[in-house]
Amino acid sequence: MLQAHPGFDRDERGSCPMRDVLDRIGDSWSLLVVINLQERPVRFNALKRSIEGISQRMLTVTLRSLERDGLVRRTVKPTTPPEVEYALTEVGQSIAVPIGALGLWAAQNRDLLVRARARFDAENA
Amino acid sequence: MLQAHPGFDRDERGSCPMRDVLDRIGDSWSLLVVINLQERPVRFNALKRSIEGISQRMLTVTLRSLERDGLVRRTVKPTTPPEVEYALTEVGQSIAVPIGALGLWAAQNRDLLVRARARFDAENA
DNA sequence: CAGGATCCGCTTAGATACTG
DNA sequence: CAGTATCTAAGCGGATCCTG
Repeated sequence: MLQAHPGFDRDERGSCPMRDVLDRIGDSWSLLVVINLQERPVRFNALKRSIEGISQRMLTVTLRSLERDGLVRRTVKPTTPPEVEYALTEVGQSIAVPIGALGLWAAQNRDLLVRARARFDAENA
Repeated sequence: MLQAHPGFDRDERGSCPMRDVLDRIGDSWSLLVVINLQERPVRFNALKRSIEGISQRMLTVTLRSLERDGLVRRTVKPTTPPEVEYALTEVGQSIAVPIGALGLWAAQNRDLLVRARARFDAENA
């Protein structure tokens, strides 16, 4: 079990890496932000437009959190008006890979989930 | 972009599959539950013991949600005391793969995140 | 343009007590 | 053993207003 799931069991320091990482990027928006930065650096408002439903506040908070963890780099060009660009760091790029796999799964299996949910709700009416 | 990230852009029905799936399995506990069921079926209290920090209530809620989406199957043996076993369905097994990749990433990069965070906090003191 | 600050409602989730 | 039910504190996040 330990070798099979290195990310999920408690380690020698008594905490679980998966739990740890989930607490950081497991929120509603971090994954979507990472994906939207994967191809190229993006500016604040462009990012906001590309992530449907995110508020200004949550985008700011999420970006700050990702920057804090070293997944995103923030670059300010001191022009007027200011131009702020967000880009993935190397570590950020590396997590984009497993996240992409999850996204692919989501695209392929969403209909299955929707149908399963409808059936469950019908049976427990 | 559409071909590159099939799970993240809005589809023809106007919603984003990734957003959709995140709303289901993107909470704090679902991923950990899926992982703990990957190897074999597990009973309720055994599951509770293996997931550090989860409350009885949250385990119940999470399992019900996963069952609703067809990722987990619940089997009751009508003995006394009752014996309830939870197992991944085939779909559940399939999502365990990308989740496992994410867990592996977590194990390999946690220290990096911890250090990056410490540095960030030091710089913004 | 890219945010910071504040206010506040609503959900989330922990604690506790009870049950077949 | 495997839950259900209820209560409640905390915090997450939206809306709004303001700034360099």
